[in-house]
Amino acid sequence: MYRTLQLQLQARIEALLMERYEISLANLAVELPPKIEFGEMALPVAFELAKRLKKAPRAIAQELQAELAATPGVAAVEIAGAGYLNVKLDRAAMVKRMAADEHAAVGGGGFRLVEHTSINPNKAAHVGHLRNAILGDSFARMLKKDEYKAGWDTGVQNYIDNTGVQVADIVVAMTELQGMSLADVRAWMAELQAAGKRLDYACWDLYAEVSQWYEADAPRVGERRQLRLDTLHAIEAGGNEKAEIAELIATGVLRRHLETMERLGIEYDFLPRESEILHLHFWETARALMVERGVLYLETEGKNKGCWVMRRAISAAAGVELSESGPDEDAKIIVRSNGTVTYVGKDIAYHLWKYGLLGKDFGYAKFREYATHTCWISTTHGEDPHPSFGHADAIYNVIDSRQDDPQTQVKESLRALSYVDESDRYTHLNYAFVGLTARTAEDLGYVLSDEDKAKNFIEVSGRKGFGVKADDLIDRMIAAARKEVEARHPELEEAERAQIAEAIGVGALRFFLLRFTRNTVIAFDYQDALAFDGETGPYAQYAAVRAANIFRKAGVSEEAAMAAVADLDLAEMLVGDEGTSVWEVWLTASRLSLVLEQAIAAAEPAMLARYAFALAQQFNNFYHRHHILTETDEARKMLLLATAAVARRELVRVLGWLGIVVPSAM
RNA sequence: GCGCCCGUAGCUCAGCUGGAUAGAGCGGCAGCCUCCGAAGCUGUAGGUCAGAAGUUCGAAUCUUCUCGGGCGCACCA
Repeated sequence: MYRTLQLQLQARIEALLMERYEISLANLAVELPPKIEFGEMALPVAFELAKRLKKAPRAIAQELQAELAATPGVAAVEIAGAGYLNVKLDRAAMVKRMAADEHAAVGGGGFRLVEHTSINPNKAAHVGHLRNAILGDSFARMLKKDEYKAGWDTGVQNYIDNTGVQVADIVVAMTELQGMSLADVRAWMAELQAAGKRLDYACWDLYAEVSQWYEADAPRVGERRQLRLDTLHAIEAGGNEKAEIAELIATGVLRRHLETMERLGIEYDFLPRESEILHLHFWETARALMVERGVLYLETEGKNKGCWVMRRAISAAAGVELSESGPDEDAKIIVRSNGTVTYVGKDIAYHLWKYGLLGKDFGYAKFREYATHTCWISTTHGEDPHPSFGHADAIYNVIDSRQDDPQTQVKESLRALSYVDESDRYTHLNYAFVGLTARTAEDLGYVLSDEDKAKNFIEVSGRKGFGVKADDLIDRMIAAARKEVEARHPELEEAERAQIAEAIGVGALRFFLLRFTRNTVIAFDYQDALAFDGETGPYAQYAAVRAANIFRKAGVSEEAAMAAVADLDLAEMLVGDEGTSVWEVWLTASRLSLVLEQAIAAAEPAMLARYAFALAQQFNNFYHRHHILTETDEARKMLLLATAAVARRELVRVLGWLGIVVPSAM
């Protein structure tokens, strides 16, 4: 609702400036004043105009004041400080519109493809992977259609590198360290399953073991590295025993990853795999296109002689002829002199597919059934009918910021191929990695050097088998929540207690990883994550639960309270200290769609987490100050009830976008 | 060496496209459960926004430099 009025005010000012001064400004700021006494919206526009009009800001503000005051929904406009235009809204009118759930529309046309998780299917997921998946899942929820917004048609995919070196490492561990055949691997996996053991956990240890083994015997290091490469190539080629072992392990671990993520409410629509990118020859098609458009060329001299390299946008833009400038030594190698394609090359092909520019598609097979939809996986020859995901208008890749450079190269390649719009709508939703605090690292039994202790965080390492496994973390979060629930609600049924504990544990975890902005390195600490007080998920959940408790006892539904507001004479009840403290809840609640818009534009779910906390805090203040159930003035009681209802409604919505469920009790 | 990111209260972090007296949580101290559940609320102490110069009516925010920290720079994936 705030955004609706903001847009109206902006349009009004724009028209006014054009009419009076024939000026149009690039951006008209309409901000939230630092204090409620200054009103609900502040315009510093007079400062902007002072120089151009050669007038004092205050004088300009005075000229605009009266006309702005005539805007619908505005109660008064005051001039403050050196020339601020402070807008006071018609509180009663706004409350009535909000009670009717009027709000700005969020959404648009086109298909948006969000890619996240993308964990190598060779070991258990850890906290770093959780940050990725939770960021991506929350962002997809922000985009998708739901009861609040039309949103965008959105697909969620999880890229599976099932033919990479990390999977090769596990195959080496199986065949060399364990001396297993394909049949042995099958038997081993069945054994694990029967014993209720997690395959991804077993692989976690094996991966650490084989990583050490490569380097353990100095004279044989070269030989073992070669073995690793040969295994990789066998897997890429397919149609042999090692490739079958890889397929078995990768698929098994992938299933485990999906189970882990489902515990956090994270689901996928499609799982494109590298094996299909290879076998369906995506790269060959992309290569032909790149050569045809002059983006890829054979280097004939210099250090990259014999390689196919990518013509860089800078030299292309400057119109530099290749022959004149000599070899571009910094050009990115796409095809090595031995004819094999690099990772970036494959990624370019894959991204052409995402935009429907490759002229090819995957085969599709059903892989997993969720409660509301099917998750598909890529195959060479798929089932019919099937959906297709390679027709995006905008894409979001949730990938660690250590991959900023390769991501930029893929983006640049699209630009060089003159897919400029596609390149512009390519968002690398990057984020800094997750380390561990020294305290948590030591709790996990890791021995720290003095150098480590001096650092702010300790980096996790899959190769060393060092890190916090996702399932362990989720288990501990839920167990901690359960302990609290048991103490507070011994009267509840076991099933309900379990459900509440799960909502709280997951809510705390998701909030913990979302409250940091993306480029902040997180030093993960068990003690901090398990805190359920202050700026946490449970704090926000608790506010919503408290609001619900009021309605249970009041004998009035939230809907009825909202509907009743339409007939009340509110103006008197929303002024003064008491009235303003009620109004501030509505004001904060009114900013929901504005904050959502900003969070989408910045691709920053943390903005919503901050907002959820602020709204919960606002509600808790209100809850403490106004005792609703004992209020004797019926009209006022109804307004207070509606206030609790609006806070709860928007809290449930914003938490929903963060993938956090409000439990039945706390 | 080159490129990107960061430096804000004791600690962990916010601070929207420059705007009013720089905020929050945790921790500290002092209070609040005969009153809708205290996973809560109130009050209080605590900052040279790393440093310097510049642009601007106005800078934590933009520019340059210095200092300190992180990450990335393979014919690996």
